[in-house]
Amino acid sequence: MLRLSKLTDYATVILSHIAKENDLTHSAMGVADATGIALPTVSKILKILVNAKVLVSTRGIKGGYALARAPENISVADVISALEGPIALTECSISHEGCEQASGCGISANWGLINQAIQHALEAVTLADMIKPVNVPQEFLIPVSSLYRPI
Amino acid sequence: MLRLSKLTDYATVILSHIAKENDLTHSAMGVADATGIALPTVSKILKILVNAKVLVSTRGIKGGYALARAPENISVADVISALEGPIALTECSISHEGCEQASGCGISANWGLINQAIQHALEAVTLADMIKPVNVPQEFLIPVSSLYRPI
DNA sequence: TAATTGAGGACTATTTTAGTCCTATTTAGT
DNA sequence: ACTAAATAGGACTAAAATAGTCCTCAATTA
Repeated sequence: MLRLSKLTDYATVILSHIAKENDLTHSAMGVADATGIALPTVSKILKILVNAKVLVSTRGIKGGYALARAPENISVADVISALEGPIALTECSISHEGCEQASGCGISANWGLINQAIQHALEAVTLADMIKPVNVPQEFLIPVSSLYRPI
Repeated sequence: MLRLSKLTDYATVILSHIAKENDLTHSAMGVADATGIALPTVSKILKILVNAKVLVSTRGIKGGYALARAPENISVADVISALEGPIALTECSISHEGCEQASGCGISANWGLINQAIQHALEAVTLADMIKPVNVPQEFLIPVSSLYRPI
């Protein structure tokens, strides 16, 4: 289904919640209450996001989490790669070991292009966008096919 | 990692192989030999692709598989949705049951837009493209962010 | 009618993912 | 100092999805 993991899905919900009150620091428990996601899971996700430098944390009795930068500068791609690693649809986009297709695999380069297209799409959408209401788009053009012009 | 399943990956390899010799019919065993993928697995994938109407099959002693239409008319999106179902990054893009986020989830609509962007990117690339050598793109613009204009 | 090939489904094993819990460490307040 | 509240980090378990195999039936051609 080409789907994200549940944790990534949760992460966007959690980050949206935090972004809406960007001036406060949010404790794991507070986030769990507000989102309805179980505390241990929330905690796990928050830690991952700190490691990925999407959030910053402060310890101690008045501690908590906050965005590491403005919502406009946190992309959906950032969130996805934090939770799931590099955005790569196929294994061979990452490493080629053991891949010896008989007919010389020109496919991998093509997957590279597709990956790029998706990566760019995900980088173009930020947390700031996610917490805004949506408009119906008037134009919706993705000129990927033009990349494949005859040589 | 936002990755496709191995079966989908295999499917593109298999289809590329068939597309390169589009005039012949290919037996499961022949495909297995040519691609190095185990026969039962190849067989499973071929059957799925027939059900999805990407391939057509003929039974009997001279039977085998062939593309259901020209390589130009089979998109990567077709292959992915055949193997993995509808292209939807998040659960709530498909159904909303049980999703009661406290703060009223405006996120789902945004995911819808992202899904569309990716869907279009994947529809723009065909099997014919995949078996062609790749060019380095000169332009690579995806105007997704323009969809999020202020209301 | 025998040989070859696909259809369909059941089943098992493996891997990945989700989720929980425990033990440090840090900080603020008293 | 001490205590309470909060994060850090990792280990562990359980559940679900995926991959892979196998068996029986149906169709076609020589």
